[in-house]
Amino acid sequence: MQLNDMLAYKVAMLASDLSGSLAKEYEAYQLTMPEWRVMATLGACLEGSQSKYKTAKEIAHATRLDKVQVSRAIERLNKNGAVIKRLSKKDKRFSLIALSKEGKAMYEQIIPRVVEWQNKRLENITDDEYRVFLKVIEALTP
Amino acid sequence: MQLNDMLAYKVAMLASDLSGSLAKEYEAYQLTMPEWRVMATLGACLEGSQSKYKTAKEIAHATRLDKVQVSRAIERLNKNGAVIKRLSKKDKRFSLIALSKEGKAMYEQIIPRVVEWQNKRLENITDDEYRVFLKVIEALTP
DNA sequence: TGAAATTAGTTACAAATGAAACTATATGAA
DNA sequence: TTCATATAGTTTCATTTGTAACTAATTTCA
Repeated sequence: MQLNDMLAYKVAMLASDLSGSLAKEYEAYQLTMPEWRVMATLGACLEGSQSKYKTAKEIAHATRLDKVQVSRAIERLNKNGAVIKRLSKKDKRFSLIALSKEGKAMYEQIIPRVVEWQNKRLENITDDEYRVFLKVIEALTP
Repeated sequence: MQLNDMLAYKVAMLASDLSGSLAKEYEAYQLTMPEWRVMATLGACLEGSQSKYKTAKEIAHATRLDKVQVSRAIERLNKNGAVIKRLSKKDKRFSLIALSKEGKAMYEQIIPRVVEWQNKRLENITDDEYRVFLKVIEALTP
């Protein structure tokens, strides 16, 4: 059995390649991966009817980053003005985070680049193949 | 667009889950992931007709680890007696690495566990689906 | 109540990582 | 031959990362 035949290795290689390649799209905005994921989470929730505020805990859950990484990402984004942060009045342990005006503008510049990047990556793959791919990912994730 | 819809994110999640889960199989042998990959590479080459020795450079290429990581993994494996290492006589810059008797025994204990782990992971996936999955991975990797 | 346990988020510290400098060897052109 | 360049692998050092300890706020239940 070669390393190349191993599922975990194959997927790790793909993940590292995709991450690295996608990173180029948001690194242009001086964002690290955790920072981008936080922004993506905050940006996505602007679209629905839900509150634009999320707690660090909710962000950690959505991004699957641990709370330390989220805390650091928020700290930097806040320092750079991309997000705003205030304490919840109901429970002062929680801080409520949202994209600032500037953060939202940045998010709206990045999202089309990400979509385009993704479409380009998928251009040689048929819809059926992609559907099966997603289904297998689903099945492999417990 | 939710983070969950993003290809790179999905694959990164899957990779991290698979790696973590597989790691349990070789961590029982006090191996780190780079160490396991080095051993897997050395073990696989025992089966063919090729030399059982590989240079650090070849190992780095096969595992996609960088040379520093490979150097450190080899150092530890060597210290623990799992691999042997000698200088190439033709070119003393190269060191030739192979599994020791003990290393080979360890490799042969781990491989069936890895195979079983992988089969279990794939048990809800049909051969056809898996074929498509691998094809898509192939197509996504440049 | 009020002391013990829980929770959100931050800080501090230690381990892992990776880029760049370094050592030793080999190659190649002048 | 000799000096510049290239290569394999190691070491150094600064950054990143994650774990565990911590602070502040809240909840629980005796």
